[in-house]
Amino acid sequence: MFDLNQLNPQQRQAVTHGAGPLLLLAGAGSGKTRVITCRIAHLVQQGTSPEQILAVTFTNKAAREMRERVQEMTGRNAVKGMTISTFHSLGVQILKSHIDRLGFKRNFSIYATSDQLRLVRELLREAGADSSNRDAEQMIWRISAAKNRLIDAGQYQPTLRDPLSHLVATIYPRYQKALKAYNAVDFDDLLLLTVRLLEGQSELLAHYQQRFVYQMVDEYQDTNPVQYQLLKLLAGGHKNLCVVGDDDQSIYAFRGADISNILDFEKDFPGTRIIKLEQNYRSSATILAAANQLIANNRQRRPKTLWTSSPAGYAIDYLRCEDSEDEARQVVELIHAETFRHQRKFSDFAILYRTNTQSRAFEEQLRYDNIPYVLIGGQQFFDRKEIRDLVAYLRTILNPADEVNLLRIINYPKRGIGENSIDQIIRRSAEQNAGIWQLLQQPEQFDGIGQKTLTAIAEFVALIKSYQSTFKNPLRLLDTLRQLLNELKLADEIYRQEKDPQTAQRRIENQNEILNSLGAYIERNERPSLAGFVDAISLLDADPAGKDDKEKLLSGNTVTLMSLHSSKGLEFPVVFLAGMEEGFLPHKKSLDVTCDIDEERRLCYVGITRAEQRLVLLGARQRRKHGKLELREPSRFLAELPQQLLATRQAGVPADDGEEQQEKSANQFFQQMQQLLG
DNA sequence: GCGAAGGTGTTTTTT
DNA sequence: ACACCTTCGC
Repeated sequence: MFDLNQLNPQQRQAVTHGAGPLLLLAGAGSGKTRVITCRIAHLVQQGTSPEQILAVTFTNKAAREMRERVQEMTGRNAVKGMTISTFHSLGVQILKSHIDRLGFKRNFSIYATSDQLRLVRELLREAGADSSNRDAEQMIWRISAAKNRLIDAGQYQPTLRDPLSHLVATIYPRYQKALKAYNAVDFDDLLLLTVRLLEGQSELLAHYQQRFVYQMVDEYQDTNPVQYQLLKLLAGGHKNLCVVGDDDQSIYAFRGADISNILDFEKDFPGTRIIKLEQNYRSSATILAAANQLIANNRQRRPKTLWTSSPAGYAIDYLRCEDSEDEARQVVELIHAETFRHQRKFSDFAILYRTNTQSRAFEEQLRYDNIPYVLIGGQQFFDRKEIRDLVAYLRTILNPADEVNLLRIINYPKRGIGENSIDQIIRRSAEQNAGIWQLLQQPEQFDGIGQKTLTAIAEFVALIKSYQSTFKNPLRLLDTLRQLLNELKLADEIYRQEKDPQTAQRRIENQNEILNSLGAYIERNERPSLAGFVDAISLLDADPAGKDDKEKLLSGNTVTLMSLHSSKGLEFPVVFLAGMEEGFLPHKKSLDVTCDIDEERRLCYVGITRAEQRLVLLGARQRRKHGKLELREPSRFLAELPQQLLATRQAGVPADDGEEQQEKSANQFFQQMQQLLG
């Protein structure tokens, strides 16, 4: 099991706290994951049945890790019964069993951003509005924000002085109507619909309230109103809600996270016990002092002071670099030096940045120096076009009412159903108020469509129907998917489209990787099904690792590149925090629009507190933007750090300028020579 | 119905 | 600088 004596007094109090609401204010590196997992193990040890335990996290990775760590303490069987999942997969789980009460069918599709984008652009076109990608993105963003704040399509109120909100008021209800017609929900619906379902079905709510006797929430500072409402509903029975968080690490206001959820917790749950975890076990005293002094500049916060018994360690480096390439070069040089001097592994290093696009320069330099790395975030595996195309087939097979995905593949690969025909089908569908899939079954009723196209439509319908039946056999899932890949000849299509044979090869390998992904899913699940697989990958947040990446992961020895947001909850011996410039950190958008400098400071705080032994801050003097050089100012946060702990250096002059300089001096030399001779 | 050329905007963070 | 989308021409 585990030893209570290995915990400090506050940790022990938290672990052994029994019934009643508990707020755990856990500073960075204070062992909060350990406390949650130990608390779960302790509850089981005290006789709580695993089925009665609910633990909610924000990312799949966090859920997976929690599950693993609890399993180490309680054994496999106990963990199996527990509900340890993300908010979103909890929503899926509840909706999969009960969504029919909201008028959806249980085989609903889950729309990711690209599906939403297709749908909203279509709706904008129909509404006669600008259907550019940018406006569609704005719409999705606004609808998402509304859903996060528990505002349904019918309740949405446009604001007078906000022109875009009027368009939202038109599109949002139509969007919702379309989703329902397609038997689809988006990410935010997974939470909002779950809340509405439980609110409307008291006996269902009572069932879940009785079932989950103890509820635990990690990263509580990041909950938004829907998530909070869901928690209030689920915990409303036993009120044994234990939330763990750190207001100083609240960095998701942009997706509706409400910091007052943690600041005002005891108002909603009277009698809350508050325990602070302030001892940091992660960072050197120097790094911690810098973090403390930085975050002290924030106004609204629960006062706390992290302390450590660790020695001071290294000074914090600040390297003022010339440009992006120089910044990358400095990082790689330091990685070389550190691996050599201190026998560090590549996995000891993390490179953190504010925006995903900053990764490019580092990737190039690391590749040039043959240093293995993994890139977290950015373009996700399941967001890549070739993957989405294949998944669109699976979604259509499962739920042909899902017209976004149906239309995506109806002529991909090209089978002779052209735009004109598709337009006509869509028009007919609107006129007769009938689903497209339904219309496709009787193609003879289309008068304006040629015989060739009609045959193609019939073949397409037959294809989908045939796979609908073969995919029903759970024992032949892999074979059937392999057969589908072969039959579609998607590889040929990719070769035709892609000019560069190497990228074509990569994309095909990506597509084949789905087979491995399905294989892994089948191994993990007792009752595998195509629907289960598609749901699982719809919720995935991480790249399942391509072929190259897999070898790296096996060796486990790679440098990690990721955004500051993705870095929360992780730790590394050496952290490079790149782009310490005005405009990046704090980000330009936060200055122009939201004016929330505090959140940017928290983001910086999160970055600093990832470091165990050595922290290197970097910034560039100039950067290329849209192809043009732009001068950059050092981040204001640098001035908020204790200067005596900071070792500032000008990094080397880049090779370009060096050559220019050399050329100039050479020219001068030759001119002088000529004067002398002349 | 399909490919080529030009024009546009692109870069905040995520489930 | 580049990728993506739209438009145009066949």
